[in-house]
Amino acid sequence: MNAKTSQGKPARVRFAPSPTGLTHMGSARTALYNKLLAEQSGGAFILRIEDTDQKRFVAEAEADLTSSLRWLGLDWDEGAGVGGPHDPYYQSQRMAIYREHAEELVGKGKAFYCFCTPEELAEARKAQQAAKQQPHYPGTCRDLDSETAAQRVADGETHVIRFKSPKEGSITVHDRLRGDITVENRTIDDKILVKSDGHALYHLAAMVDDHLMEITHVLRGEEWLASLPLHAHIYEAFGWQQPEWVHLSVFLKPSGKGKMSKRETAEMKLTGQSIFVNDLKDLGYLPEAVINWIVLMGWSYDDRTEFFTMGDLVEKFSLDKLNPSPAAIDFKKLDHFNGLHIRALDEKELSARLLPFFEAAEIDADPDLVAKITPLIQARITTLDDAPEIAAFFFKDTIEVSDDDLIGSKMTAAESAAALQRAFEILDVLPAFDTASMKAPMRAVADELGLKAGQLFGLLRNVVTGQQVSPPLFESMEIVGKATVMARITNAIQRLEAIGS
RNA sequence: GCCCCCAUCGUCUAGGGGACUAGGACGUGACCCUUUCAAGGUCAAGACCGGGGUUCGAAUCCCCGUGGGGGCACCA
Repeated sequence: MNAKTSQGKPARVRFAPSPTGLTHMGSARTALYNKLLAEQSGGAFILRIEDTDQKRFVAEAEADLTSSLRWLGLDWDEGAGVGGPHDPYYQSQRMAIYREHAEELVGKGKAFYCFCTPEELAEARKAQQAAKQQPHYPGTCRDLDSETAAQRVADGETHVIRFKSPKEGSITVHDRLRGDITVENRTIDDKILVKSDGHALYHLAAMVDDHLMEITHVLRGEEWLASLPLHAHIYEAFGWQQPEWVHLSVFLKPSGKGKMSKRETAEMKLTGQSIFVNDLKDLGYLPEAVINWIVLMGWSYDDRTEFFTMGDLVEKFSLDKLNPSPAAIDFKKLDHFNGLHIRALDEKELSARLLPFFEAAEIDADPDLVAKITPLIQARITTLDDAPEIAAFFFKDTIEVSDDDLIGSKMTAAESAAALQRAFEILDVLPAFDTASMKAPMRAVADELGLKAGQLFGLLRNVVTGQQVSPPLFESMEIVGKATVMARITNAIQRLEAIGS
């Protein structure tokens, strides 16, 4: 009864979001697992847009979705925007198909026309709740004479089509992650298949499309688990073979207490964190890191390997290693993976990815200069967005140094001025203004003045970069260039002398 | 209220009867390296929700409890 798609056979899988909001990491993970399954089996990854609810439609949602997916590298083989053998891939354009299938069920006695009004149903629901019963369809039209019902429909009476769910016995469905799940049929409601506006509901549309599109594995969120028995009944009513069902665990908020709420999602942005894919991109996270992060929430490879590229995952991903328990979001771990992947990038690539972030920080960054500083900051940034801050002084004509920073650690103003003076003299006569030429002579200066290297270098760092934290001093000075470095030192000496007098 | 799912360090997880003095990672602390900050290296603290079974033996299997999560729309 359960569709047993053997490993190795090409998997046709789909990611089927509804365009009602921005794409978040939960959706991204579902899409990722689908993509991996398709990719590793030589199958197809399909993007289907479930836009049957025009009331909840959000115009920007689809563009946000496709840009998120593409940025993550989760391109689809068939579906919205790219077409394919089962066009169209927008459910709003498949109304006739659903209607036809719903009628087929009515004809088989597996579904029925229902003329109850929303008001009547609301009232019934209220009464049921008052009686502490599970809200359910009262069954008013379930056993209407089929010919008269058909006549009322033909006469244009407003109606919906409901699934005639079996009331006796039980059903056992198999989930790849959770095993067999058995429920009593009486707990399954007569769900609406086609609304009075003619649009199908998820329960019908998704089942029909998954069958027609020859989907082999349905990977979806755990929130669908409760309706799995209903879906299995619908498959059976049509006489179709079920796909392999895989219900993925949900993501919990960082505290581990419940799902992210709308309000919490908004508050999170204030702290520089977000669950939305495009926000993560703007925050300076690498798609490689985001992928690595989310793939491990609910899946693992072994007891030690955690660094994965998309290529690794296509090779190593397996449904067997999925974990059914909910996972709390940990942004610290995202930072960790981002650092790992930043360091794994080659310099040219990193440099290119850094450019937009300098631009966003309103720094007019010359690509050649960025290329030069990239190796200096590669191990020092955790997000791309950190770069403009740590490297700002490379791009400024003037830097700001406070009076306090003009004076070296455990030194007086006069000592600081003298140290800078001596450093200036040595630097000025160097055969080449580069790291290799500077290092030894500058250490000698420190010795000569009875200073620790850290004291002298720290002072120079303040004076030359305007920062207490910076990339390595001499490498930085080499890039800033002799003229600017010497000017900054001279300026500092002058200010120190003014302070002293 | 009813139905379903889940349960190992703070967090993500390995573990599928003996290899467990329960492994890895993030985070935390210490140390090393070191011109700052990172990165890197070493070490440390830190968990099997509770109770019953089954078994020679249980983190692993079963039951109950508890806790957490999801669902019960003419939303998806």
